[in-house]
Amino acid sequence: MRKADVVEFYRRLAEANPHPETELESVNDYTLLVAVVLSAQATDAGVNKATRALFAEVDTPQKMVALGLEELKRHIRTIGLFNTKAKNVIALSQALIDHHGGHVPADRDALEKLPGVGRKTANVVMNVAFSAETFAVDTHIFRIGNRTGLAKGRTVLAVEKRLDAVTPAPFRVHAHHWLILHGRYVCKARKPECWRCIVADLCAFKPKTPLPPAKA
DNA sequence: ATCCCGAGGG
DNA sequence: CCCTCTGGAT
Repeated sequence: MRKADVVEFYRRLAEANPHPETELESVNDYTLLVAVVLSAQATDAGVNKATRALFAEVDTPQKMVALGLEELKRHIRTIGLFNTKAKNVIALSQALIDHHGGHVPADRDALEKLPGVGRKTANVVMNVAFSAETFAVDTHIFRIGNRTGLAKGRTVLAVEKRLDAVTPAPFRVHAHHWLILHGRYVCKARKPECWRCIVADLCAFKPKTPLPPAKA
């Protein structure tokens, strides 16, 4: 994608959504971290449904360790991969107590050392909790980057580096959420709704059926 | 490359 | 039935 088109691409997403935010619910940095860990290969709506009751009782790593593995599993049973996630959340909470004074570190390398926290999760926490200019490449952003031509790459890391290289300063902080929300509601994996996409003319992807279904 | 793994939509 | 959802560890 040409530089001028990249700027126009972001400019329109920014105009349509001036203050984008995560749709994951949380009450502090710690619960945000837990919510992001739980959101792997799961919808944020599904995560919110489970964490609403959980975070009302448990909003610190100390309380999570006290809750225990089996009780945590009971809370998040409806989320995919819950067995692994429950173990990671308990271990991660203990690590925060042991090595970070019970607080979420504002450091990407420290975050990545926590159980269940990889580069993508660390980038999300850095962006949301600390307003860092990180590009967390999830399933949506990987798809949009390659589909539109904004940031192509064979791996998520390659797409992340392309985004870092092509995204102008004014858009860097919010780029993550603009792309996520665009992918979730318009540029969907199965049926991208190009007929109502505000950046369709800048996009490399040209659908065979650019018009909406007749009944819709 | 493979495993983990439930809910929601088509 | 199938695919997708803000992945990480081995």
